Amino acid sequence: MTTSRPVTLADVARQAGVSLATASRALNGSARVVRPDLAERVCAAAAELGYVPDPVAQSLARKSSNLVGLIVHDIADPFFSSIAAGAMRVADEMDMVLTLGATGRDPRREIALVTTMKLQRARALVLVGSRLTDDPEAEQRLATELEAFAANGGRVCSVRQPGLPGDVLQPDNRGGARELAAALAGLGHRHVAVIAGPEGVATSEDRLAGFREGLAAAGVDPGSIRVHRGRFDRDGGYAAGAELAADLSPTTCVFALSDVMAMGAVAALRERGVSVPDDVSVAGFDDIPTLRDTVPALSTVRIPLESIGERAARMALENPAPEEPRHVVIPAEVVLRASTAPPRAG
Amino acid sequence: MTTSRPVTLADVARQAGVSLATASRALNGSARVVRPDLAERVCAAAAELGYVPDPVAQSLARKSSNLVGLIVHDIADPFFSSIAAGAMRVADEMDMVLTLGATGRDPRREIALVTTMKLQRARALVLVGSRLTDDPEAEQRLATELEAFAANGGRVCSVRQPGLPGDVLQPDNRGGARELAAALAGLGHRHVAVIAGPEGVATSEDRLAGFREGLAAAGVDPGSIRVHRGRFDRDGGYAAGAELAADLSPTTCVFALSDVMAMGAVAALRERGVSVPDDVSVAGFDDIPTLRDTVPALSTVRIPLESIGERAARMALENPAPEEPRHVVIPAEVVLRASTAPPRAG
DNA sequence: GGCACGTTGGAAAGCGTTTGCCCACCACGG
DNA sequence: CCGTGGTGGGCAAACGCTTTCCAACGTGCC
Repeated sequence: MTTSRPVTLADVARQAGVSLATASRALNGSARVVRPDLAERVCAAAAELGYVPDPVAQSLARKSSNLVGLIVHDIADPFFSSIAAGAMRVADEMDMVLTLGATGRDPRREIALVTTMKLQRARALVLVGSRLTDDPEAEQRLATELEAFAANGGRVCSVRQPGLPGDVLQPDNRGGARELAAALAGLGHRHVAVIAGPEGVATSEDRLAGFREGLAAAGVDPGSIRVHRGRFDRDGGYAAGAELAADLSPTTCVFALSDVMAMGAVAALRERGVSVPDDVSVAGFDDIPTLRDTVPALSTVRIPLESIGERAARMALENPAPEEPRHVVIPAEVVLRASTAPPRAG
Repeated sequence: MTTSRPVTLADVARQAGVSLATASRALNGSARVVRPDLAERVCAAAAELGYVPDPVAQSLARKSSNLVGLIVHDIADPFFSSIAAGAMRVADEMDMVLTLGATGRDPRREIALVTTMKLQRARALVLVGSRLTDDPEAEQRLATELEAFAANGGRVCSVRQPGLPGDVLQPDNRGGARELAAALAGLGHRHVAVIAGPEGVATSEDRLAGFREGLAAAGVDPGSIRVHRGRFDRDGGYAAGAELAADLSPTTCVFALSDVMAMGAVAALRERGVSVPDDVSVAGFDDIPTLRDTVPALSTVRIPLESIGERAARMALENPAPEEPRHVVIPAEVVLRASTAPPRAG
């Protein structure tokens, strides 16, 4: 067998005895209708020859590819990889190819990735991850770039705080943190420490604000809240946990603003002989899957990560596009597990 | 400002007063040399106009895109997402766009994904994840599809057992398991249970075989090894752990063939009142990052996941392609932590 | 029966690159 | 002075599709 050149649409058209235009219209949806008998002939020919359309050529001609871009901060972080799994599923259910970009939390890389996807003529973009409240300029540039993306026919759905063009899926960070605060106060905690991300990370700020509100509502003096800041990842949590362990009293409860931070914090506390929840309670936020199985199981605020990924992808890919950008808030649910307990008497 | 059509190569050529061909040769590497002064003019024009080449058009003309495909079983699994993070880094260091495919452990989806990436004219493919020893036919079809991919100029690097076209990066599953067995036997364990994946999952089989070898070498009766099989994920581990808990004696040590399985197993054991490592030791395999922080910290066999992702991507993207496909074995290293201890006296 | 109109097929012009081929030009050797 | 070979620019043909535009062919209406 000679190395066979791949079958092109021209081959199909010839075989079916019709023009290229007709073959194209018959095989790939088009506004134009072709007579049923012709359409039939074309399909038969395509099947017989084993024709498969060339996505690259289609992208060029249509000015739109079957790529959907997913942009996250760090794919190794379970928060993002869970969302990615959901988006993945939808993407290939819709026969789209998902591309992955990691920003490493650098706003400039984020913008660069959007540009790349614009050049690739991606059909849609799912943007996941907190913005920086203290870098409005970068946020503005990102918005501009997304506008450009949208102007080329791309759709956008971001999983983050509102403010960007396109649909927004926003976990209820503030509300969730508020409720968690209520729950912790309900357990009797009055001296709470918070392990937060760097100043300016919006997700972290929202959760912190909600938490403060909740505590205040429960009658806890907001001035008593100790806030430790660090990188918004496991190592940041670890560092903060170490600080805390060195000087714990009178803290009875630690709220880490994300599960991965909580994980690091717990590790640091434990290494220093502080027992959770006996000496101090710890709660996190996100409910990443792995922390359900740890000891003690982590109390947290549950966000349905995979389902967020799915919804985001679906919103971005859905046809037809809605006239108005949508803004949906994803409720967050407090789940208390073993890592929190009432403060030790005394 | 009128909505400006993007700048094309033709614009640049006109501005520089040269032909399309010359502009193309000057801007994008080509075998042909262009006179320095012309090249200079072209670059100046490009810079002035803000020209950016259209990757889709380039893909069509060159028959090769700047996509690199990463195919994994499940991106939410830390094993795969860690590898993905490494591959990601290399991809965008090389200005490639990484696409992500998830097979859900279905060999047919795996093949379909390869086909998709072939149609996309991906430059390279990184395939991660165990093959099925009991489905040689699917393996053959996959190999065929990869040949086709390679025939179109694509490069392949697989992180799995050898047997596929292209480079192979193979964690030393067998050797690692063997050494782990030695270490566990060294602790004094004589009655061991193994939590394995489904029959036919090559990674699982390799580790099991290595483990048996190691135990045999240490003088443990291979007949005494109890093997529980289940899905090769957290839930499979949990189910097996539950079975084990119901009927533990005389087992003093459990080896789960992956960390995520170990995680499930530990959870199940604990829920049933079996304490690790007091009642039974548990070890895993892979050393996924999250399990270093758990209590007890999991003894395991360390595989450098991110670095494997990096190396795989680099091998697949490296220029020029080696004449011979490469086969490199990644050493695995036993790391004993708190989840393993000598068996209880008596 | 003529005319306007709605349908539908086909020719061809894109889409934005790369590249095969021809040719002009120059340097050099005979 | 002419032939020869090497260098490098430009034309135009790919690459494989979509879509515009035109023409042909009914149909229905007056």
